[in-house]
Amino acid sequence: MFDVLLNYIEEYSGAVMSPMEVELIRSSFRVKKIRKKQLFLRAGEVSRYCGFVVNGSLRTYTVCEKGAEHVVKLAIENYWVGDLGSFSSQKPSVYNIEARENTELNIITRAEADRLILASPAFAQTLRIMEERNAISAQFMLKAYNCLSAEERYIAFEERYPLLFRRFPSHILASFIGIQKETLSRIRNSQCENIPELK
Amino acid sequence: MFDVLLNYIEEYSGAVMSPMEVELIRSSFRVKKIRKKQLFLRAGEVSRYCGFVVNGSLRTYTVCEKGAEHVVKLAIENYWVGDLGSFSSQKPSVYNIEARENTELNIITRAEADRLILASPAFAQTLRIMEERNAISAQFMLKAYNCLSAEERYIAFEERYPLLFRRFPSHILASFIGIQKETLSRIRNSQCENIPELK
DNA sequence: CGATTCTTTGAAAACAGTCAATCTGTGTGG
DNA sequence: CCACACAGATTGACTGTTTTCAAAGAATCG
Repeated sequence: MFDVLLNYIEEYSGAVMSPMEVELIRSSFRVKKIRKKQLFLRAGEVSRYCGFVVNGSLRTYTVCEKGAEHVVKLAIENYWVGDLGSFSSQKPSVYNIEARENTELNIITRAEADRLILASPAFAQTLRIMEERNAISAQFMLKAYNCLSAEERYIAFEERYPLLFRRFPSHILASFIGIQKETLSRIRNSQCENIPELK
Repeated sequence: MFDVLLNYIEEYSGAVMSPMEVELIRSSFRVKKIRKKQLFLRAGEVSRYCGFVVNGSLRTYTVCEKGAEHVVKLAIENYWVGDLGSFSSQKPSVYNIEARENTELNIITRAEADRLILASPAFAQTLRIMEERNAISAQFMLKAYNCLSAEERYIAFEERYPLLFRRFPSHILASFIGIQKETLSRIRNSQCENIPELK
């Protein structure tokens, strides 16, 4: 049930956990299954849970005033989902998080997480790494949006998130990259032109 | 010397500090003065110090491959400067931080900050708020870059950062907003057209 | 099989970027 | 005090990338 999560925490914290610590973590999480197309978090609600993806996939997106959806995060196995901002401040989130496939999560509430941070150094360390990664990811996206053209951005994102590129349909990826699905399609086709064997 | 900083910490932590805590903070920081155009942090170096702006102003920017500069943060009085990512990981930063005016800072090293976090709840709380704000700020910029046109972005940034708009020249603001200085100029002029009295 | 989801293509339009020239104001040094 | 340099702001004309709209084709699922 929680083996994937426990492995993940051991690996990322770089610590070997005592049986007690393992049990503590195990008892702090619950299993939650979400069907394809269902929401794990709805904009306007507080992000009560933070979730670790055991299997499946999800997208985090906002809806602009104009009604367009904008994907800000994609998640597959071994990713965390939840709006950390809303999770820690307990204010309403602006994000929707939707399952793209039937998904299994290990979830934890804010209160349980607070307790676990104090009790488990490995979990605390894992959270820190996760926050740092979020910050780095935001940096990457900001720079990409500002400095790169649509095509350069496509290449940069593909290089950075190869697993996601194999997993999500192109209109989702397009929104994540910040371009139109039509533009993405054209970029992909024009890329073949650069590979002689495929001509 | 450190009164502005101490006021700031009291206000943001919402705590009244004991004379001992005050003294602890006071002794952890040093005063640093930077002349206009000098760098507080150079890309490639580790962000050894985190600084609180007592007076003056600075810009944090990266240089893209193409050589263009991209401003990611502007700071005036009561802002913090330093690359938090580099500061906490002690890895080289990708940012340059340049003083736009002669500037006075209260600076602290990583080691001193770590010690102070443990010793001063008020300081620890202030840091947490600061990190949360950084995350919110990154969210705002990402959404603005993705959902808004140049003009809408201009308006959104102006509304969010009125003080910065009064303080920095327009080519710096343009880079911060993610548009060209010429475009900014045109937007500003076209705005007058919407105000009958100025016609 | 029908329905939904996803992808591709073409043509036209718009937005913003680029380049180049000019104008303004400010401050510095002779 | 003037002349000069420098940083900043504005304008016009042009260019090109990307978006938008519309339509149709391909793939997948129940």
